[in-house]
Amino acid sequence: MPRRPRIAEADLTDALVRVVAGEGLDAVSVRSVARAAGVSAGAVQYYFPTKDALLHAAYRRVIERVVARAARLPPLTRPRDFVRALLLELLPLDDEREAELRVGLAFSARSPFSEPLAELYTEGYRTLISALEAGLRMAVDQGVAAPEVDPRRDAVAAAATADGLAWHALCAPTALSRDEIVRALDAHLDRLFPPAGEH
Amino acid sequence: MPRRPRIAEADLTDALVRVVAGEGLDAVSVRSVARAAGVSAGAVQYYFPTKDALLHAAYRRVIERVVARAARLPPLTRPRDFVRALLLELLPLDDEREAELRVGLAFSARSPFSEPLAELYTEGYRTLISALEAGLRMAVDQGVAAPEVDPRRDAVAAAATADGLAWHALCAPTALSRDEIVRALDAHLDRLFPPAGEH
DNA sequence: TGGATTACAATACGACTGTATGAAATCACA
DNA sequence: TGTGATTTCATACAGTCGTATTGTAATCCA
Repeated sequence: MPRRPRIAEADLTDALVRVVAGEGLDAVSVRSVARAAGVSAGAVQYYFPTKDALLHAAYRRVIERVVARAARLPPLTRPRDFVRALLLELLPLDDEREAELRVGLAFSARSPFSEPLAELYTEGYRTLISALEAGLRMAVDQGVAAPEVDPRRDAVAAAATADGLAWHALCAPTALSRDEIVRALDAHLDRLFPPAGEH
Repeated sequence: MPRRPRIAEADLTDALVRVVAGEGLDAVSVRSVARAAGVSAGAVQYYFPTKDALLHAAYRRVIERVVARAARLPPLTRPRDFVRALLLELLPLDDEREAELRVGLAFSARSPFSEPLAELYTEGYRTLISALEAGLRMAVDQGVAAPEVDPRRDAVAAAATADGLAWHALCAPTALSRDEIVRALDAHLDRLFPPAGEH
């Protein structure tokens, strides 16, 4: 067959992500990924010698995609808008991000039992917290933040709120609508960035 | 062997939970659970005809244990103390709850792909939200809550914050200490229940 | 005391798993 | 137009999976 490859590694990691989004991480096997990519199982082995290598590459790619989308956000203008845009990216507000979050949740649930997965997760987490912290620090400097805001601590809390809302909306969709999670997030933001006059 | 059973169903579900806590949900097989329970695989089949039945029973048991521990909390005195105690139960502040949370996270990550698991999760979620909402409503009635508190909406947000902190601490333990998640949670509580005088 | 029943254990079976191996196919280049 | 390197496929293998079936020991009821 061609000396120039017909398939790229990204085709395989993307196929894995599709399998996870559709049927869960348990449905991932070398053969199911190969089928989703439209190639043979041997081709998958050629690019990824072990299943773990494929798994880690796919997880890395998911994280990269999220980071890339965050980097594509409009420039940091008003701190509140920036922080809000960042956090909204974490919520399953459309079907595409819902699928992506299912993948992220599946991987992260496996992280506590896999050192490599845990490292990938931690790196992504640190990136998120840093961005939020920068936004909050800028808000404090501009005097538009609530008086008792601590950028680091409140970045941790805000990230947890958004991710927690996403988690709950994903796992209990009949108990929590998309509108509700946005309202809950905005309530949190209103306390970090007092809307009217405050204290 | 004895007509009086040597093992109970709970022995098997508990064994499954131990396997999940130690090696993850993927490590769960009829045989691994049997080994953890110290019985034969046949015995497991005798009590649970399918693996799914065993899985669901174990998940149910995990939820029951959490609900039972919440019900054992000291009576609802000051709303803030009640809500705080409820939310602290969700955090991995000791090794026992950390293990339990790993189990809960593993199950919930599978919920979006399994209707029965999703129903169990949703039921537990509704219970939690109801309890938090009651606490917040009482705070509003007593006038100890921040002025803009909406019990339902803020119950959703507070539950998300606590669960999100737990999630992050579990998956990125090197980036987030136990002290930090408590501080972040308390910051959130301070905004729901203003400590000094407010507005 | 003797079946009938309960509570397991042991085994068997087909499907699927990850991975190793070797052959086949295709391109770049001489 | 071969030739050799690279890419892909096909197959094989040992192991594990869930589950069905069968066997057996202990107990209760009569």
